[in-house]
This record gives sequence, C-alpha cells and structure tokens, in this order.
Amino acid sequence: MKVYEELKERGLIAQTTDEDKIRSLLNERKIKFYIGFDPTANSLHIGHFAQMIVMAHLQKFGHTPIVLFGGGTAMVGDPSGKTGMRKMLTKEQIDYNIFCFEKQMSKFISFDDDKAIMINNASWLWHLNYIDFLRKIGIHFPVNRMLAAECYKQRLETGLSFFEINYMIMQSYDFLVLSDKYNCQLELGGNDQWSNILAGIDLIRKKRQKEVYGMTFNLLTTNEGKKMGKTENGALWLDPNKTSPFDFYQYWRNIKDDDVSKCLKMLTFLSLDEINRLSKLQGNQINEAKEILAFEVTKLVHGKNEAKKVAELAKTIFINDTVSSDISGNIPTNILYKSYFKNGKIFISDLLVFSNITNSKSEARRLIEQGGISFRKDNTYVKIDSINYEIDISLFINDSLIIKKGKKTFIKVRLK
RNA sequence: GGGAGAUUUCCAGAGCGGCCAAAUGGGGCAGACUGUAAAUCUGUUGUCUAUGACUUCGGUGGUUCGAAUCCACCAUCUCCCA
Repeated sequence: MKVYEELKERGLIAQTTDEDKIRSLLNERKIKFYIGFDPTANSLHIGHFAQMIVMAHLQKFGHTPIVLFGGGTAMVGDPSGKTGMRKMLTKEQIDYNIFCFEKQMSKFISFDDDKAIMINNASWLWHLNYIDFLRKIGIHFPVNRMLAAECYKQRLETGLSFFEINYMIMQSYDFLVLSDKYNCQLELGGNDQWSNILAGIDLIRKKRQKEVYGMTFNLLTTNEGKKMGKTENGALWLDPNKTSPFDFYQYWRNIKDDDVSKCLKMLTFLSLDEINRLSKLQGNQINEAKEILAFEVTKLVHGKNEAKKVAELAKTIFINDTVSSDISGNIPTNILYKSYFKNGKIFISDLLVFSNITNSKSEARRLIEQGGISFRKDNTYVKIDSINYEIDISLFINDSLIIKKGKKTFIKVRLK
C-alpha cells in the first residue's frame, strides 16, 4: 500500500488542496514537507503526537519532514478556534519549551543524516522590519477575506485583536521562507490550520508564481466530537513527569468502545489487518483491543519496558486476588511524614489530607461517607466506612500503603 | 472623547435588604448497575474541632440591627455614538 493510501485508510487525512497532485507527490517522489509546532507548553501533548505519527509515516517512506518550531509565532499565539487570547509567553519560556519539544520529538522522528530538519521561525520573524514586511507581504492579505475565514469566526464575536490577526500572515510567511530555502512543497497541520495553510499557499502563488500544497489531518476527537486527551491536568502530556506512564496507559485503557478502532488506526503502527481484526471484537472482548491500544501507544511514547511495566501493574492492581510481588512499580506516589502519626496511628482523614490525596478534610469526609476510600491489605482492598477510622502504621509494607480512591485511582502513600 | 450596561462559587446562569454557602443546568467527584466501556439512576460539589461555627458574590470604603442585594469611589469587560 502506498503511503497516501495508508494515511487515508487510517483516517488521518481531513482535507487536501489538490488530492491527485498530492497523492502523486507523496507516492512517487521524495519531497520536503513541514509541520509547525508552537512551543506554548513545556511538553508535547497527545495532539502533537498524532501529528508526529503522520510525520513518521511519511519519513518512513522517504520524505523529509521539516519540523518548524514557532519560536516567533508563539510570541503572538494562534487565535484559531480559541475563544480568548492566549497567555503571553516570554522569550525565555519559549526557548525552554523548544528545548523540551526537541528532546521529546527525537523519539519519533529520526534527525540523523538530514533525514529531517528542525528549524525555528524566530530566526526570520524576529528581525523583520515592520514597514518592509508590510510592503512586501502584508500587501497580499485582504483583511475582508481573512475575516471570512472559519478560524476567525468565533473570535469575531468575542473580539480579535490586531496583534492576533497577524498570526496568519506570519504562518504564511513561514511557508514562503521554507519554500525558498528548502523547496518545501507541502504544509501539513491539524484541520484547524486549514485557513492558515491556504493563506500560505496563496502567498507563495502570488509572490513566486509557484504551486505548493497543503493537507490537514483529522484532529483526535471522540465520536461525540469532543477533543481527545483531556484530563484533569488539562492535557494528556507526553512528558512522564506531567502525565505518569501509568495514567497515560490508563487513559487509553479506559477509552470509549466507539473510539477504539479510530485510535488504533491513527495512533499506532499496527497493520491495518490486525486493526480490522481488533475492531470486530464485541462486548467484553473489546477489552483486548483496549489493552493492545494502551500498550502500543504507551510503548511509542514511553518505551517498551515502561509500557510492559504499567500494563502489568494495571492488571495486578485491578484484580484483587492476584498475588503480586511488585505492586510498588509505577503508580503515582505521595509522601506522608511519619511525624504525623500519634502512637503509631493516624486518622484516615488526616492521612488523606497530609498525603495530598484530597485537598481538604471536607473532601476526605465526603469520599469516606460515600464509600470511595479503601486501602490494600493482603492483596485485597479494605473499605473504610468511618471518618474516625485510624490507620495503623503497621499496615505500611516497606513504608508504603496503596490507597484506592474511587474505582480507578490508586495512590501509593510512602512514609518518610 | 461621550453614553448605556455588566462583574456571583470550576463554567454558564438565577438571586426579592433578613428565609443565601447562594436556585437551575453543565462539568467534576463518589455510589448502584457493568466489561477498568457507554447509557441510566442516586448522592455530593467553600472550609472547619461539623445538626453548629467560620470565610466567600471584582476591589475599597459607607448606609443599616442586618448587605451578593442600597450608596460612593476605583478596576476590568461588553455594547452604542464619535
């Protein structure tokens, strides 16, 4: 199967500017293409991950990805699909974020032997002369057409500043620079980038009378159309310090039935045959597919060893009777100071607060009253039914005790 | 520059001077049912030494026995006119 068909089959492609042309470029030539990443956080998240999968698919086929870090554009912030303006970032934050991105990205894309290019648009955006830029580039942007673009629609109601509207111009200029410098012929991006990409293509046509192309891929959404990868921490991060491998695994393990097939296609490199087989599983059996999905995605992001560990841990922890030697593994761990104990005992409510499992005693009280707290003892879970329950220090094995909060949250409390 | 209006707990959005820790919906959390799924139902959603007390309704003062509610000033935002 050729690469274009593969991408299409996996449901990655959303829109293309010229399907036939792009198909032949991707299937029959070796080209350079680019995707921009704005360094607005100190870690990549799952949305970026989907884009990197696409890059990896294309790279495997011999195309050269250009990873463009938006060191300049992040100073402004993309208003597409946003209801309000982004928080402004300092130059130092942005540089640091780029540093973090680079580290994570090299896991998915090979930068050896010029197989891929990494570049920061600050290197050309930062020193632009305002008047000069307006005369050469700004002249090609009709504001009335820009405002009609889908990506600004929402903002027309809530307010859009001149500052932000420049984002599209900057991104278009990026494409022009990359086209000149590297003969980059294709810009990829999430479907929310469609207008920005079209603007770039127009600019190059006007300035250079040259035809370049754009393609967007589907954003990772649930079947209900909600953005995927939302957790209480905001996003599903690739940085293990921001989202632990265990939580990461659990996210995919708990995915909705309807989304399993889509995720397998978009986020793993499993063969389409295998995915088809898994997608046919029904009822209870679909859990097999979820386990595979969780394992595969975790493997790509955190490595095979880590993925094995958390997969095993998940099995152990959810099945009460398993005799497990090493449950300590990878669950989120909170510290509890021994000095909080009195005569070797501590009230459960104090334990929950002091070890940061709950934010307040009221919250602890509610959880306990509703039967949401239990602890692990002899490979089973003992439910706590009274707020006056006292935990004995002897329940801690090797200084740690697993507390179960609700059905799916396990926290190891470690004594210090 | 002139005029009108807004600011309430995570979000949206009610709030009549005492019955307001503040309706309702969403979201979150917990429970039941399940397959670590979905749907559904139930409870809960400021804090605490907990049938009571304390701190909250943009900020600072004021009126009042009593203020989210009234007044003054300040801040921020939206709209209309220029």
